[in-house]
Amino acid sequence: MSDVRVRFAPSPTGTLHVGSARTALYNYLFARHHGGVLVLRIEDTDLKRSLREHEQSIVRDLHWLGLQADEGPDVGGRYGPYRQSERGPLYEAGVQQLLATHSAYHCFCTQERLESLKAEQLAAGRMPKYDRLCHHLAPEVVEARLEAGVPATIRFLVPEGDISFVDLIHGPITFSSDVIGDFILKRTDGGFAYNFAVVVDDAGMKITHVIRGEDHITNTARQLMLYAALDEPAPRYGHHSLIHGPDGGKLSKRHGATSIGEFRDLGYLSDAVVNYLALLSWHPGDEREKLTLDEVVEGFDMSRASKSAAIFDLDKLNWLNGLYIRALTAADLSEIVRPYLREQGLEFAEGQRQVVAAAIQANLVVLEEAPRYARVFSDDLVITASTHLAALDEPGVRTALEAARERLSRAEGEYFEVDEGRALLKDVVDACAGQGVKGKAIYKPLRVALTGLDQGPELFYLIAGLGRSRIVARLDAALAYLEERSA
RNA sequence: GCCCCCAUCGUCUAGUGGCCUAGGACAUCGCCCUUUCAAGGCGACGGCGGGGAUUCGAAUUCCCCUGGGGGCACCA
Repeated sequence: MSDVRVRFAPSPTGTLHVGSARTALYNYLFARHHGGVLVLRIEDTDLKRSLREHEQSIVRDLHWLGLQADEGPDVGGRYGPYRQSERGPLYEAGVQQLLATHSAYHCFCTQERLESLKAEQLAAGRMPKYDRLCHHLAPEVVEARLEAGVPATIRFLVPEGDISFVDLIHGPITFSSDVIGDFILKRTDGGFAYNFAVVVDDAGMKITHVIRGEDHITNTARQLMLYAALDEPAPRYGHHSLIHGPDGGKLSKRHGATSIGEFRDLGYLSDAVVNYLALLSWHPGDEREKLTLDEVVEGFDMSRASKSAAIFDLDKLNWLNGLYIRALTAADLSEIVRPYLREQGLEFAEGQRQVVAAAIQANLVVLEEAPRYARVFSDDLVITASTHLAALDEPGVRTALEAARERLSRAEGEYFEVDEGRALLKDVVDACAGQGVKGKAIYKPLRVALTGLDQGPELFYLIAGLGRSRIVARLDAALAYLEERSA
């Protein structure tokens, strides 16, 4: 095992979003590809918005995707605790260290002053930046105010000079430090700021590579300064592009499903979702499109990750999902699809299930659509004397239906294998041919008689999966209808 | 406003100075298969944002412009 250690650090303020899922995936891929370790860290420094149930749903979604971490609050590890809310003493020690080395100072400025300062600077066309008023306070003054209980924050004293690093995806990036104001390390409420907590955690957890979204790119400068001030070795950074909605803007709810849980509920397969997410701004170097997680791990290389933002393309995800659904065996599909059918009140018999699954397999884009296609096989189906029944008004139809009834009613058993269905259909067609009836007097009328619809599964699936008694009943009903018409 | 990142078909992308008449996939359209719908097969449509510079030669290198995105918090 190499010494590569990466982390996925979601904040539990909501469910797992596709964007975060991709960050998790990239970390997972990087870790596995290099034989390293993936740690899951919960960034719940914002107690007000962080919920334990969100943490649990994130962990569950990660598992569903197959992206298990090697260390984390759910599995433990040597570098815990893995929740920021439980790491307070570590942050406090860090702050004390920075205070002792004069890399940090207390600040007593009120929110009001900070806000007006910011407004002033913005109006003057400058970048908002703290003016270091409190940095110039005499030590006795600071001591006295602290003693008196004046609310204080602790700020980092941003050092002079440019700060640059080589991003794993973007290459060299440089920031001028005078564009960065003295940021807060510890809030008046005693909580620690994200940029600081992250550094203490990444250093403490021996993270070697930080792989995250591009929205963190400017944070990197701050974090690098902190590593230097803390005298800790800095990790390497890789910032992947963000996912946008079809309109080019930030991906949001108005673009449809955006959380992993929603995709799962709609009936996307985890393999398809992972495959799609991997392909979004990454490619294997050849022309493969359908890849297993292991194959992606094998070929994964940060330098092949695209620098530009990718638009979430539901059409392509749908295509991939269909591909994965079609790759399933009928037995597996029939089980996977069961809850979706049951939800719509569709329950199929033992011998029926697999035929039904096989019959609808090619139609499915998403599992949620299963009931719509499977309904013809159930008693839910109501055949009315609609326009479709007009298809029965063809010469020879009566003969065909009678032949079908005759042949099918004496078949052995209730449900049949697909191949038996095929053979049965052939028998019927042959029988019809024997009586001079063929072609359009058979296929469509038979379909309409059996389903009341002019489209649906292949006839042999219908014969195999409908059930002999249902077939006979529906045929009888159609025959009765014909009787009525001719009377 | 300031800082940072990005820029090839509608979308995801290949492309690292001549193999490019810019390749693949999704979507779209057409044909084939199929006595239905799909699936599948074949094909078509469709792109290097603009301007300079370097070079014998630029999608590929450099500069400017434009456009898009991100950041500038006592959020993460």
